[in-house]
Amino acid sequence: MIYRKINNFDPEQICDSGQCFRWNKEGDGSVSLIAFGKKLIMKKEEEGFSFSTDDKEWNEIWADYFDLDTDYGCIGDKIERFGDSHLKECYKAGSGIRILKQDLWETVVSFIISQNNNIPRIRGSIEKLCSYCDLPAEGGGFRFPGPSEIPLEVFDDKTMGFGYRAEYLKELCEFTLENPNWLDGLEKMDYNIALGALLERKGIGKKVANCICLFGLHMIGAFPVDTHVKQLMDEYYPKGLDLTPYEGCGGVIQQYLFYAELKRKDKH
DNA sequence: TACCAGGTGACAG
DNA sequence: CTGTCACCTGGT
Repeated sequence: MIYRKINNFDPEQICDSGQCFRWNKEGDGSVSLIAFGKKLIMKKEEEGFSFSTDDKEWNEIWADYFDLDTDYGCIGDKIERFGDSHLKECYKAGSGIRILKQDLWETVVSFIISQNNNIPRIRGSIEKLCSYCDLPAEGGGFRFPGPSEIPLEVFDDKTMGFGYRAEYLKELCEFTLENPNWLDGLEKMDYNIALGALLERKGIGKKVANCICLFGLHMIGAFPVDTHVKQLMDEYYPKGLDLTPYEGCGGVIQQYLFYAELKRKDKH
């Protein structure tokens, strides 16, 4: 167990921010997650948080995963200086959100499943896939299977709840096995090139591609527009939102807007 | 029962 | 190039 004090970090907010599907709020107030083959449990303490790991693993995996090199307070300052009142409110509500550096393969698969789908079902499908593949994660639960670790017949299994996305996933697995370097290749591309390469895959459209850029490739300028974001943009920014002050980190702004909108709808 | 959910591909026009 | 529509499936 280690303890850390981190600015702009709130596990519950990240859990609800829509970027990850394998984080869970536990009954005792802790938040658990499985990533990179390991389970991590986080709990709020008097000062900062406790993490079920050690210094070595923290430095090797989690510090990067939580994007600790990025100063989100700096983005908050820009919002204070240049933002409108609504954006300031959103930042106030979700200032603990960080853009995780998630595994690319897991991100691609997860967001293909997410299309035209609801959150409980998305999470259920992903957990069923992990449990079907039966690869234990360190610390409990199942780790996310790599492309070569998924038996293709899982996509014929109706109990997974993939629906029509199953054929997209199957094609994606086959393509990735035939082109083992394509994911690594994406990491080296500029945003527009990566976006284009993603759009060539069946089942990846503009929204999912942008989610993959933002959450899997850490291109934090990407600004995915889903139904919620479209709705809130129409409502609060009918003339458009100028992202110029936040050049290169529009995705962070998207997260603040999205999260605040989600919380606002929760209250109704 | 019908409709929706963090979209997309196929196809008109 | 922009607009429309069916689509797996579990939940209300």
